[in-house]
Amino acid sequence: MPEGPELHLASLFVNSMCSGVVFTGPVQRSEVSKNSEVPFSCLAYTITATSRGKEVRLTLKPLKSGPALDISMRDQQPMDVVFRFGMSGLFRFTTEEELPKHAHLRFYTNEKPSRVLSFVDSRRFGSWQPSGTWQADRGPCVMFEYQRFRENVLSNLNDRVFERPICEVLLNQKYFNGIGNYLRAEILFRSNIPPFVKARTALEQLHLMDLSEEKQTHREVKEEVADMKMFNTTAVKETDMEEKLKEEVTEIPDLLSLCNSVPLEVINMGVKGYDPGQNHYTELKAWFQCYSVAGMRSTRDHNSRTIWFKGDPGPLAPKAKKRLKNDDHAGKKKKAKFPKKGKVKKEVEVPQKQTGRKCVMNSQEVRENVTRGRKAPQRHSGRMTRSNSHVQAQ
DNA sequence: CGTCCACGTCTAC
DNA sequence: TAGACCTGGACGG
Repeated sequence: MPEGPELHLASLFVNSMCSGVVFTGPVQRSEVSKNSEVPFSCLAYTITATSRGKEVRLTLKPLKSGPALDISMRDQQPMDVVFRFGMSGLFRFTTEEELPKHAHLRFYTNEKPSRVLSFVDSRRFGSWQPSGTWQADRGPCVMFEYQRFRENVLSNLNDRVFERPICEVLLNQKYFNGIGNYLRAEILFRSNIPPFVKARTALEQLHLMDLSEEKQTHREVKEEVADMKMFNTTAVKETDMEEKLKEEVTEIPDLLSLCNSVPLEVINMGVKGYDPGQNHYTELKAWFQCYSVAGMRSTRDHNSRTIWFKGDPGPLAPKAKKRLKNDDHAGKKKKAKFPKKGKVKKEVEVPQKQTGRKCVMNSQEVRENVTRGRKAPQRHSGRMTRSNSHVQAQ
């Protein structure tokens, strides 16, 4: 499950499980791993973690202690190891006996029967770098460096990458560090921006808004709704517009604030029982409003990744692609798949309309709130579960 | 059995 | 912009 929220939950998991725990000896790498050895060995050390976008950094810190028995364990300097999770990476903390399959990097405690913090990665697309730093060309974290993230996007709209469809740019980690395939779908769904609108078109109006220090007035909101209507014909009806005008302006999130608030929602979901490998994905699936949801539409983007959406694909949608090799991300046409039985069963439906989260614009206040807020209270209003009530994508 | 699909990068024509 | 890198779950015959 690794997008920004899962990486952050992984860091919370490590800090929670390893608090007060002493590790010892060398860091062990699996035989099969192609990643580097981690040249760290110490009689007694601690592990802490932090995250940024789609990376996690572990800090291994030697404890002051008596003379080491093994010379190789002396004079060990602290070391950071920076992880990317690929498609399947996660951390687990188990006994040595219960070491999971695919535990490719392992840190052993000094306990009687050792316990082991391990980086588990069945597909091995994940990577780590000893003495690592945050990858240089990844942008600020969408979750925890929100103002810098926003600035980085809005001050670089001249970059040619913003000529690509917004759904594709949302996966560009230079600007959207932390967003992945499920988040882009959920974010665009809530913004009501068609996935294949040119990114610059979807974003440059936010730039203008940021330039004006004035609070939003209802008049401005009205104009925004009108603008939206122009580039998303399916989105806004007169009644919706009326509702928009009645809404508190501060409840209308723009695309960039959604890039912050939507991942934070996922984090807040997971924080209670945060073993990232366990119930989290089940909970996530129940939370999806668009990604892989029955009745939503899906197609391949220009990089052959599946984009889920509702309604109009937008002007830059790819024309039918030829069949290619049978491999990940190799283009194939795919229709919306339906969830296996057992999943959608008894859900009774809550009509789609409250997804009148339609407005593309927002106010300064929203940003302030979202940025500062540790919680993401704006959701939870309606259904939290996946269901086929969304049917009608057509 | 087989085929398709997956929450992500990387790098080589 | 194709692959390449991988394992494993879901589903079809």
